[in-house]
Amino acid sequence: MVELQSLQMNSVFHALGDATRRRMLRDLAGGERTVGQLAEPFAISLAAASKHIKALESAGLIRREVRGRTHVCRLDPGPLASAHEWLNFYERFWTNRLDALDRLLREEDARQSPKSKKGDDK
Amino acid sequence: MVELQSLQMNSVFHALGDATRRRMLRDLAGGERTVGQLAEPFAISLAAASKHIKALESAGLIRREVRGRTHVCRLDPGPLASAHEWLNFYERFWTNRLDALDRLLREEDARQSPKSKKGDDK
DNA sequence: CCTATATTCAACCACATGGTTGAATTACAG
DNA sequence: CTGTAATTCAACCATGTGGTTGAATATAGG
Repeated sequence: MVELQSLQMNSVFHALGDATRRRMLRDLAGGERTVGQLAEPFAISLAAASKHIKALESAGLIRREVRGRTHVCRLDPGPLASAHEWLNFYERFWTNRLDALDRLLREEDARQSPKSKKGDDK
Repeated sequence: MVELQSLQMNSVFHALGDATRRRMLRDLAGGERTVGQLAEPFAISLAAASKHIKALESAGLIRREVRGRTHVCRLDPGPLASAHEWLNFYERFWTNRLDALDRLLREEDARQSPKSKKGDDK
């Protein structure tokens, strides 16, 4: 199971926290798209779109292949699946209401930064 | 099925994009927690923790009950389940690689802001 | 070569975020 | 009442984010 560390979780969820980027992902679900194609639906500059794409890329949500002068992007399944797994944990909690999950929580804790003060991953 | 609008999606994913808040959610999965209890694991001020909790609250991820002078927080299943559903859509795409999902995508589009320029939901 | 196309880079700006501290609020306990 | 405990509020600060514009960097095509 692909588990993201705290840092990657941050960037993945941050990337998803913007409607423009979610829309880009949605378009990419239809197949490969160039930077220009991804930018087209929005009333923003290409430079701005480029930044969004970089955010998606550095979160690992998409990958880029430079073909000549165009950059072709496509979805990368890994990280989103991990975010999904993360949420899945909580969904299990909610649907089952099992307090025995408390142990699982502590395991997840041990896997990550041992003393998770704010700023440890900055 | 509980579907979030773009604005709520933003706040939910934004709330999840911070390790401190994710940790708070995790603690809340163990049961009710007061503000002070939620703040305890972190080396931040109570005021800072209070802001984080407000972020979780306004994203609808937790609810607060004021009992005397203490504020008791608990998880609210709804929004996270919706975020989960959202990711689930993409997971289906990745695992199945069905381009027929394109139609579903357009439906989701119709449900949201029709001309989704950046800034529509600011 | 020259020129147009696709994309990024760099500098800048307004505003949001996450943190601080100190004062204000509210409620419980003598 | 008064003091203390739990929490928020307000003002402030540094940094990050999302946007802009104009120049730079390829690359493709006459």
